[in-house]
Amino acid sequence: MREPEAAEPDYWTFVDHAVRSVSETLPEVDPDAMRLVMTLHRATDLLSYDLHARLGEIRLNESAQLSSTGLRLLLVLSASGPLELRRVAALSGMSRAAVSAAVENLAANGLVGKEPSQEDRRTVLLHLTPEGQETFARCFAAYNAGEQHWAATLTAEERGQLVGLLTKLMQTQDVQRRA
Amino acid sequence: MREPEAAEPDYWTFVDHAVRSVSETLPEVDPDAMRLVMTLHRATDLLSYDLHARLGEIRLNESAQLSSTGLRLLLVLSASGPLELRRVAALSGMSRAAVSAAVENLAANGLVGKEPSQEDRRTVLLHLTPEGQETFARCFAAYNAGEQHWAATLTAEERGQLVGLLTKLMQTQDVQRRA
DNA sequence: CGAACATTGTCAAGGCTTTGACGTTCAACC
DNA sequence: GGTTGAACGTCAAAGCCTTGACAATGTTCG
Repeated sequence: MREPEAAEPDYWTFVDHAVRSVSETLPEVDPDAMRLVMTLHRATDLLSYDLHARLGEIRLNESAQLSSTGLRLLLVLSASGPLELRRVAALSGMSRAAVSAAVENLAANGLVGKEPSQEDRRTVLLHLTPEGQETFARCFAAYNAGEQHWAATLTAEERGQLVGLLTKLMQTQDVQRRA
Repeated sequence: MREPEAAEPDYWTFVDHAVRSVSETLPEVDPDAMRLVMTLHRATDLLSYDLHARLGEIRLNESAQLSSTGLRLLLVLSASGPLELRRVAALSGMSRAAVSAAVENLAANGLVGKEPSQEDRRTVLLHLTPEGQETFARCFAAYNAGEQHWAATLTAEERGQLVGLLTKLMQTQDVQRRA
């Protein structure tokens, strides 16, 4: 994504500068809304980049690495038993095509199994193999260590507030997600 | 024309289910940290997807569309005058290669200009053309209308809190990363 | 029952990104 | 001054995701 010095002061300070500059030029722009969206984007970008980098050090086999989306799919399957591919896509927020491709990869490494459903012969049931379950446990624990590192900068109360505000922000919206 | 259907409930509800399920299975996982990161990801994903879709309806010419990153680069150049490509990359959070490719596109449409710097002949100075400035004003106003739609879900005080919490989350991390 | 329509998973095409390598240009230092 | 090292922008390769199309299967309803 960006160079190792992603935390360059400019990257974060730019939000203030941009909001000020744009709202001086364009009167119809709402500075508050702009700052909110921009801050949300930058925060998530930074966090994603860091956690992804930490995850990059986790190896599956000698040849394969567990990608960010791979871990997401494992999480979905671990949390909600065997599922049809369509459901996995909906829960993970990816398109069916993306899940299809990622599962191909995970199945080749023996982490997930695919079985044709007997009730509906169009669908495929995905489930975690014991090896997949074990791998998920190991990798997610490591991933969560990174999450804890970030979360530790806020107090428990602040974390609760942040989650609450984000949840409220989302709940009101009617968003048409991927097909 | 499709009637606005509520976001798939599963996508958002899954956070609760996953946090509960995982923390029951893996004792070393911190549920609070997991919920925080997961909520942040999902909120930003949803918001990005929606704003990107709204932006998709904005046309540059008959042939070209303004991409999400195109708008970001225009914003950087509009807010902070002419800049070297390297600086644009740092401010926008993209790699130099990505900026290079995107600028190629914008320059072909006459929105930004490239001029070799006279002080340092390795660098290229990027600047907005008058047409680029005009296009940015029009497109960003439309984009911000979407941002306002989202921001309106929260009160002014809540928006301030959210920005403050996100900023704190990041700032502390910056310090750690730089050390 | 049969016909029209919807849904599922997959494939192909295209877009966007990152990393690593390269030639060019500048900076530092003996 | 000349050599060594660094930085800039670009290119090629690879990865990941999306959309749109498709065959196969289910569903609805006249």
